[in-house]
Amino acid sequence: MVYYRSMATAETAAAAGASELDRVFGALSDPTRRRIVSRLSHGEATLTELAEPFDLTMPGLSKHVSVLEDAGIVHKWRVGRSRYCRLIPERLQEADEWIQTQTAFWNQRLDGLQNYLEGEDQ
Amino acid sequence: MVYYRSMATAETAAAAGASELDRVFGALSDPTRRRIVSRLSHGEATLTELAEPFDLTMPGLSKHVSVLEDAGIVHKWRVGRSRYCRLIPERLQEADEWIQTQTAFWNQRLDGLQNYLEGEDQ
DNA sequence: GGTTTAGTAAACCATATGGTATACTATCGA
DNA sequence: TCGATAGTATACCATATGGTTTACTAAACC
Repeated sequence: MVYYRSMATAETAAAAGASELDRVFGALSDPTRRRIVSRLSHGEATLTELAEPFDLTMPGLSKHVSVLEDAGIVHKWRVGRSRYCRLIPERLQEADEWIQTQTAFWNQRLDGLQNYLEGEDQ
Repeated sequence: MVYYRSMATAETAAAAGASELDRVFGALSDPTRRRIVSRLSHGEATLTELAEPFDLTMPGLSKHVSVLEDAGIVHKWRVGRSRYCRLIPERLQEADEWIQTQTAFWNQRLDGLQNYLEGEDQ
């Protein structure tokens, strides 16, 4: 089941120099943007709906959403004069996998160390 | 069907300064620091060992490691005139869990939508 | 003791970031 | 058509960031 395609934002963002993971982690490093992601994880929303819980001007909110869009975390489209947003989980999952890979290596190494200390490795 | 409610979750805890997740995600948003984490996921290293693959001055490398340290991702200690670093996986796993929570909510919602479309929900 | 090695501290620079205000475009409703 | 609504564009500001160079401290080696 395909929920979206094409991702025009990924191309424009790639031209800007920073890598995909740079932008994803960078986007998540701001608490306002994490709250936006949290909100969107529960369903689509317009920009004004997103702005509501924040003490932020519309241009400010709009810029945050653009950062999420450039990171490929959020897809935005137009309905009348409103802009709707929804989450794109794939990029988030790539970031997730990167972290898991690192911690897996580390834990594997610790397991090896423990085996060694227990003499099971010799 | 209600897709979300309120979301005053962990944000109240992050009242002052940069929160833990801010620093963890911010630390991972730089490619040099991700390479350092990758290196450390395979085992401890001194700062000079860490610096070796990079085209970076020592002060530059040292500052990157400090960022990882402030984020709680890396522990640093002294042996003679060397500084050793090792990974602290716990903070990384917290970041991991945050992402998983968001994508889980989203996928859950999509499952609900699919059930609805297949008529299993009525 | 003197020199090299490992790293930190401080000052500095260019650019990025998060925020604002103001002006603008486009759509909806009366 | 006219005004309100939804959002973008642009310009601007203060601070943060990634990087440098130049000192400096502390341990190791001869």
